[in-house]
Amino acid sequence: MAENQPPSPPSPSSQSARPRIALPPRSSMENLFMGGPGASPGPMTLVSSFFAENDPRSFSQLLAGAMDSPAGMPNVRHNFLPSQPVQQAAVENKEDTGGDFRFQHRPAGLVVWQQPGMFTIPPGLSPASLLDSPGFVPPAQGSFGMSHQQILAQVSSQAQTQAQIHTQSEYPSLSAASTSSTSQLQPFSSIMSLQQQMPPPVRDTNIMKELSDVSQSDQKSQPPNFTVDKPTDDGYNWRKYGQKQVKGGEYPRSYYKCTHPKCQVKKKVERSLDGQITEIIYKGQHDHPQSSKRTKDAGNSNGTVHLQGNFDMGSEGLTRNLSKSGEGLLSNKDLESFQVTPEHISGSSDSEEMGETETRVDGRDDDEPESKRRNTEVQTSEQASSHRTVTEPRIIVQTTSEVDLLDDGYRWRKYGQKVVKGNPHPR
DNA sequence: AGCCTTTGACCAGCG
DNA sequence: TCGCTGGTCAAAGGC
Repeated sequence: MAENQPPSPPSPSSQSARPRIALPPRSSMENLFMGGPGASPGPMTLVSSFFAENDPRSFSQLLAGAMDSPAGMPNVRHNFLPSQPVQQAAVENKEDTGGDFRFQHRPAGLVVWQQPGMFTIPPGLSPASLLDSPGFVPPAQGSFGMSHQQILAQVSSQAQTQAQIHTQSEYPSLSAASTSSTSQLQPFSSIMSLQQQMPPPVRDTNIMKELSDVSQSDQKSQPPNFTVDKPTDDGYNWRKYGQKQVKGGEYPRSYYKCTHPKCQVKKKVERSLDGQITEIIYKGQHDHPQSSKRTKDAGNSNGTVHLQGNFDMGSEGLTRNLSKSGEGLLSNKDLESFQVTPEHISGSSDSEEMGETETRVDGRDDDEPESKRRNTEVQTSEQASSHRTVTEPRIIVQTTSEVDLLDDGYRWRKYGQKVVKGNPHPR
């Protein structure tokens, strides 16, 4: 509860506002597939890097740019912010893809939770499956499918009415910041805000259409926030088997198991008292297709759009989650100001020792087992908060090895490394 | 009736 | 060995 989370920033909890993604270890085969050492970070990392290092503008601004582009909206066949400097990394990829850095459409199963405070890519994500997915077009075909930027742009497109209102209007400084470290947090802020405001996602194969439809109609009528009863609707059915108040955690942690027979996938969900999901941690890998049975709130009754994909992370399974770790109770504004940055792309490899892998997006380093993390949460929080504001959550894509291998289903080429001041891990 | 949630108790790992 | 903590179990109740 709040008993151990002093509200005054910078506090340890302030760091918790920074979401992170810790990717699970990759199997040897996957390493081979992905090219092993030298492989570059995953999409989140890359996207984040785009904004953080190559573009001084806020993510909202970038999103606005995407919106302004005739091809940038629901239509998936366009480059995200093609004319902007943040595309440098994309250009890098172009070298490999032979041209357009884009998706034909989103990979099946790629999920961007539209639930409050959550941005999740579900477990079961793997390079191979993603590459095989219809949404991915091999470089040889001259296309790279829909880029992450595009996904973000699409998400943002539906979020424009809300994200702009909540993120930019209420927190104009956030989008205005461009040179400070906080500006690096900006890129995902709109998305996060959006997601936090969004109802449960709806899986579909025509996300673009939904994005378009929603962005054009339903979006404006969407309530800024809502409470969800289900932790997620990621296409799987979950049964809650426990709940506990974790020490140091602001919110109770719920434990879910996949209800599919023989499926051992579990997830932990932390939810604020107002129903906002603040953290989700997946464990394991679904060895079954997503259930056709949809949860009650799975529908897009609210016009919510989500991106969903099915990734197979391989032998170790994958968990990905993005959430806002809150400090104290998260208000709507807190969620709206939720920002994500590419910082802290670390090469910690502790998770490689784990039989299960976790991925999370929250404000903590997550490359350590739970037991270890207990001892380091406060420390890392303090470290992070020392150079970051409270309302600057980030997406941290952490690889499980020193070579920045990310099981995000994409192939990345590392084009640089740098030690960032205040960050113990090279970027 | 079946499934899910709740919740206290129990178990295991760690320092 | 003990206490702390996170994770899990399982009975009870609800939907």
